[in-house]
Amino acid sequence: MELYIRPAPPFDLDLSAGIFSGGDERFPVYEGGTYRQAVSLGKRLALIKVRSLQTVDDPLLSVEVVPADGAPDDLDRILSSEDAKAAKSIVTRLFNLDLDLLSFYDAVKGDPILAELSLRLRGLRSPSTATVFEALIDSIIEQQISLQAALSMQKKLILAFGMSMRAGGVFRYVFPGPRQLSSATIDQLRGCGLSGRKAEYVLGVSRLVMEGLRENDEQKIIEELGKIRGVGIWTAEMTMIRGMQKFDAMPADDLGLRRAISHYYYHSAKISGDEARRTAEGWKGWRGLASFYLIVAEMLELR
DNA sequence: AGCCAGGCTCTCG
DNA sequence: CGAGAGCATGGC
Repeated sequence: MELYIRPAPPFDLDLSAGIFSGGDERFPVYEGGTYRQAVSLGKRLALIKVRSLQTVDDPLLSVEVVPADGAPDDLDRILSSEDAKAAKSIVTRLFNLDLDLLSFYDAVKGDPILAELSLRLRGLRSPSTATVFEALIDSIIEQQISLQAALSMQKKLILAFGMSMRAGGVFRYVFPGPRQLSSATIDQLRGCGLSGRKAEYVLGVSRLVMEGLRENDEQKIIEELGKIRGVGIWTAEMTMIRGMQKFDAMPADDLGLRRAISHYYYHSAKISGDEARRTAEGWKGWRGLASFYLIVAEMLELR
């Protein structure tokens, strides 16, 4: 089944999916202009393949929805219109296709550095996780340690607890939900490389009901998330920007972000979280997305 | 080898 | 209260 989505322009798939390149097919991957990820459509798992058909300023996406290999009978291979709807909404969420980037560019046009970077990175959107829960778990795992170390643990966690489907001859995994992780043991989680402490956090979070967080304002969410054991300001902000479409949420104390801000605004002199916050005052409304632009720009070694 | 890396909690003084 | 220890893996 093939669907089409018209993102709010501009949208650059190559730029936005670039961080998923070079990969292991069992996890979300971007390769040769196609983004692939196994997702849950509610009732069933499917592989989605996303590619760009037109241009950055007149974007059109093709979304191919592929059922599992060797489904027991033909009925299982037929995708319903509900499946199509679910796939569309998931892809829209994964790449934030509804986001009005032009408003962002307009908001930061007075900042010479971001104005320049918005031209260079035109069409870049920050990716979102499939669920808020995934953003929360990922962020907890990423606390304190290097991204490389965190990634290795996240992969082990997905392989140990996520559901999988075989498509194109490869078993592809979906990030585990709260139900799957809440029945894990501390030792199993430690087996994925988590510290005993983080294993407890993950179990605790999984046992909480996540409903109701989404509709609150950002300050409220920080307060609610902050009550969860193992979730501080940094983790709450990371969860909001990656999982809740809160594009003003900015993890100002984050080391990588402070490096990026210091590179572009302070000639690479080390800065504190509060200095990062002050620098970001002019980006109000879009501080998280602006931060993402700076981090990507630094990764791509722009300027 | 040893230290640091996109934090957080718990324990002391 | 503020400061300090401890935690896990991967990279340098």
